[in-house]
Amino acid sequence: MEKEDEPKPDGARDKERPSRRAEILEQARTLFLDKGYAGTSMSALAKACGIQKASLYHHFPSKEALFVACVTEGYDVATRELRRIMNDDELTHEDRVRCALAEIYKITIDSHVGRMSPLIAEVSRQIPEVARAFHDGFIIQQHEIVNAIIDAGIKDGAFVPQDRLGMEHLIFGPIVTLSISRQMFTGLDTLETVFPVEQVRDSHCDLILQLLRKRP
Amino acid sequence: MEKEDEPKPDGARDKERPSRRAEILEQARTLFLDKGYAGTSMSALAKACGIQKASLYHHFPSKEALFVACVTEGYDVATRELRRIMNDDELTHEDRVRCALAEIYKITIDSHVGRMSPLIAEVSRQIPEVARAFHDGFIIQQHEIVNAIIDAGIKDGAFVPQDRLGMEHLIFGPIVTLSISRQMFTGLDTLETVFPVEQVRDSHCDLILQLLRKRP
DNA sequence: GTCTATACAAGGATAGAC
DNA sequence: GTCTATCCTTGTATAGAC
Repeated sequence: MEKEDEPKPDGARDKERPSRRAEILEQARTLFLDKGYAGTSMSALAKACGIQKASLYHHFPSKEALFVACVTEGYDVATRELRRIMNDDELTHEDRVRCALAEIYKITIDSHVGRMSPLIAEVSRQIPEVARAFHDGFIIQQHEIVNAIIDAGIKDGAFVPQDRLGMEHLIFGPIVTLSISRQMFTGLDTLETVFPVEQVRDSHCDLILQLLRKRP
Repeated sequence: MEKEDEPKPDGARDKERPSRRAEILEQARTLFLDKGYAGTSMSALAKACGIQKASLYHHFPSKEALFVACVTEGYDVATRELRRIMNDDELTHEDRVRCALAEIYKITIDSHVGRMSPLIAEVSRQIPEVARAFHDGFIIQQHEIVNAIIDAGIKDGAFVPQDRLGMEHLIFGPIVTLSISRQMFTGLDTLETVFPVEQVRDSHCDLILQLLRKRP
């Protein structure tokens, strides 16, 4: 159990060109998302990168280490915009909810990180550390930001308090499920009618705000 | 002594002895859910069944066919209770929603069929027919039943109409996500505090009914 | 850092005895 | 219907030349 990670790039200076390692990770993420962990071979990854299989082992000591790197890197970038929205004092509380939801839809459906749930489920027993990293580094971050946005609205009297746990699941549940459904049912002709992103998002947002708004 | 010439039940409707084939499917479902499709080998399955690998091929022509059988069989049983609730005229509309939600939580979190989403996502591109079967035979069935329950409530003036697509996602989203989260984060010590089934279910149900109930 | 070549295990699937 | 034995492919990973 020895860690053999490359030194992390602190700034712009690199003792090693980021190109190759970064490209391997990029291709790996795409393949893992498409074929699953066990379904992705190092040969297929090498071919996707245009190099030989053995060369992969110069950058990563094992397939498992490579996968861990895929899953644990890049969370900060994913939630950066969300943090900005949370602190944007020029937005009303309702608009902050709308913008945050739109951003979470974007992250969860479009980004590699957001689409990793089925992948994590596949390997969670085999490589428990990826579940922990995904949970602490990604899931919890998002939940905390959304909670902060709602708390601010309650504090200012714009929102009515609701059960916290239920609201979290009501907000994130439909988004995660939509993302996974779209992965499950890629290729079905009914995909865009049963799982259309914009339409679900807008309707979802309206219903959430119905619950948060003060009523006479 | 080992002759299994069972006295065939007259006029019975058993197309085939359930014993061996059924046991293989049962073990396969457990292994596929635990290790994924590519991560489950025919050798491991044979060992779990206590037979030799070659014997599996007497019952199923290939691993893929075996998997398809795992995914396509058993939907009727899963949604039977849900159908009963829909038609139970002794329940109020609110109670029908409560019972239906409780049943969907049970199906989605406890049953093999309900926990298959990550698995379907893994193989959907490789074996498209399983996605179709899962969608038509399971997902759509549940949605239609829930829609019927809500429609009945609207018709009787107990519920206020809400956007249909949004409500579907608001109802199923948190349940599916909870199921997958519990699969992803099995083993995390915070599992029961962040993803507790009963608590989420009750809170979820209350919020849904807030949206459906008529307000002054 | 990347290559060719290779070690060695495990994968899916088949043949044929019983 | 289950077994043993086997085929061939693919898997991860390593050795060593350049």
